[in-house]
Amino acid sequence: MNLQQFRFLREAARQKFNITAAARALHTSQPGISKAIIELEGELGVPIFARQGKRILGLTPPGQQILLAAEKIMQEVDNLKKLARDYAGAPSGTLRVATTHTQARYVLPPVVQKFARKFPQVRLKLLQGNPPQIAQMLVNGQADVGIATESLAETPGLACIDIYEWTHVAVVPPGHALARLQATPGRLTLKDLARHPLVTYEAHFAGRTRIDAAFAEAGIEPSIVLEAIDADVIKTYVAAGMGVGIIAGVAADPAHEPLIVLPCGHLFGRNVARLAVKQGAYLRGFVYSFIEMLAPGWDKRRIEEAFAP
Amino acid sequence: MNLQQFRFLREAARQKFNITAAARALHTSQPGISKAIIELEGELGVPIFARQGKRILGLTPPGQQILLAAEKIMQEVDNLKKLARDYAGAPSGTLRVATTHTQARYVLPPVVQKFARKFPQVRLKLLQGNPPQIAQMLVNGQADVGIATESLAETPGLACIDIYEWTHVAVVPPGHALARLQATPGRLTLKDLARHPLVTYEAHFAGRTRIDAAFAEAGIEPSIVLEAIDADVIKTYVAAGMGVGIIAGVAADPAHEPLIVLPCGHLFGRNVARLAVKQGAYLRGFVYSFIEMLAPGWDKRRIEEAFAP
DNA sequence: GCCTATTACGGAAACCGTAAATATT
DNA sequence: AATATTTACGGTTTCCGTAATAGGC
Repeated sequence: MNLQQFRFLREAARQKFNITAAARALHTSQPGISKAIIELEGELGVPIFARQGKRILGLTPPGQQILLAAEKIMQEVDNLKKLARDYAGAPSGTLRVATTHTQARYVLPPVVQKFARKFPQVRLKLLQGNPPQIAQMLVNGQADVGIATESLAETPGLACIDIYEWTHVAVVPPGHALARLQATPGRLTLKDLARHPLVTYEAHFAGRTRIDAAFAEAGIEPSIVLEAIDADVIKTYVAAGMGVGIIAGVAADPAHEPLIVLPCGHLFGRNVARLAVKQGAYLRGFVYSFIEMLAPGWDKRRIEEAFAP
Repeated sequence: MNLQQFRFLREAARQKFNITAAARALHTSQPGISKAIIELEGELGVPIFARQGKRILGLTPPGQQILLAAEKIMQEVDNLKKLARDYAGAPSGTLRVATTHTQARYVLPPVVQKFARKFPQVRLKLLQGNPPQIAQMLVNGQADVGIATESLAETPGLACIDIYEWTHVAVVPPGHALARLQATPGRLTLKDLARHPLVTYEAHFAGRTRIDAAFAEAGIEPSIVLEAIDADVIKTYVAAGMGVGIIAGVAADPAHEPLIVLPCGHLFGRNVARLAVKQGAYLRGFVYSFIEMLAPGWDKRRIEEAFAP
């Protein structure tokens, strides 16, 4: 029994029991993985993979439990490596932040700049994806922290803290019919919006859930003419006159925006942007620092408490 | 990095960083352990042992964390082995029960008999010790379940369930001055007892704590002339006229006892015998069966809930 | 001087990659 | 026929035990 076998087993499971794919992912040979797992089965005396001849269908019941144990072990090994690097020398390394466009474009820049100044030897990687992908990256250990409004709190195996609240805004070009509400945005209604073609986020993104829910509850079916991942694209099309945009408030600065910005908090409610890490993961010192910079008021002690199971 | 290194590290820590002792315990060579740990340090890039020349003093700060991770990993490996054996074939194996004399002599016999009938292929080992030793055996993985009244609930890293309540009794030879209270045992007082030399358990055993506490609270200092680990010894000396015995109620059956038995629940309160396992340990099927036999009313589901963190 | 940890060394075993064979769709 | 898994094989590396050396107390 050795760690290599656990690593192989974990990867094989992640690759849906395709050993060839696992070999590619781990930069090793396919027979090596096959043999290692067969040896593990031999040593334990139980089959792990349910096979039909040479086809692997999935896990046997004991195989499921063994995989679970293997994942725990590998997580501890990962933690061990990280903490060793933490103590080994200068805080060099890589901070991998999985996040959405909204955060990366409008929220993170000042934080990232500050972080880069404080930890010049830490490489920063921004991994963009939609919230479910972000959650998956955390679970798989491909990212250290994830930031998004959706998915994170609902994904088992992750630990979250709330960072900030935000609300949606509608954006229209100057001269648009709704522009007259600029002085009294509180009077904007769902019906007003539904009278125009809408441009907003794709499913899963930045509170899109809330938008759909609000219209559904009011029994109104808006016509969404364009869906995009990011507010920049949405604003571009709004400026081109394609319709009314609904975007996250953080993505629109009324002062510097050529478009008219109409707050919509009263229509779509409040959203909470959250930061998540994998439960049980060891966090290197600079990860705590990053979180502290992003969410003022959280220090290492409070963060640890929030992440404890 | 490999499991062997973790195994060696754990044992070295258990042996108070005496590598020679660890080698003996693991039936391997001392240079092997030394080298394995040095290699681990090299790979991680941090010292694990605080050394003064060639003397190992203890753990460095990162070493403490590494040891923690190593112990978690080894626990998972142990669990893996056990669950594999569980699925591998007939439920053969060994059930190691750490317990005190009181339990082994008066409580466990019927349970053990029943268990042996149901699982003829499981070898049973009764490991006797005092409660702190029992707790230690569980923590070290040298025993699967522990049963005792004291220590278990207070030891971190163990998970407990209550099995039964019991109270103390006083035993005196026929004709003793206190024998006249046999019809009205409720009138027995601490003062009555303190007027005679007492024979009871050693510290740490079977509710001795309670006995001392009760006398201390009443401001009475009893004269304890003899302390023993087990009720058999105590009863022997009581029969010989050395004094009044105070023992666990389960250890005295009034019907078959040559001695007079006087219940003392009103003097020393109630005690709870507990069963404990190591937190996070995998329990083989027959371990659950054993617990169910010992503590009727507990099924596998309830036990798992009680042991969950 | 005795005990303990580390270094040196050599044989055995394990590991891992290429190549071939075999099973599955 | 094409793809995927397992078996076969061989070179390299790692492992581990014995023997020797160095370092505390």
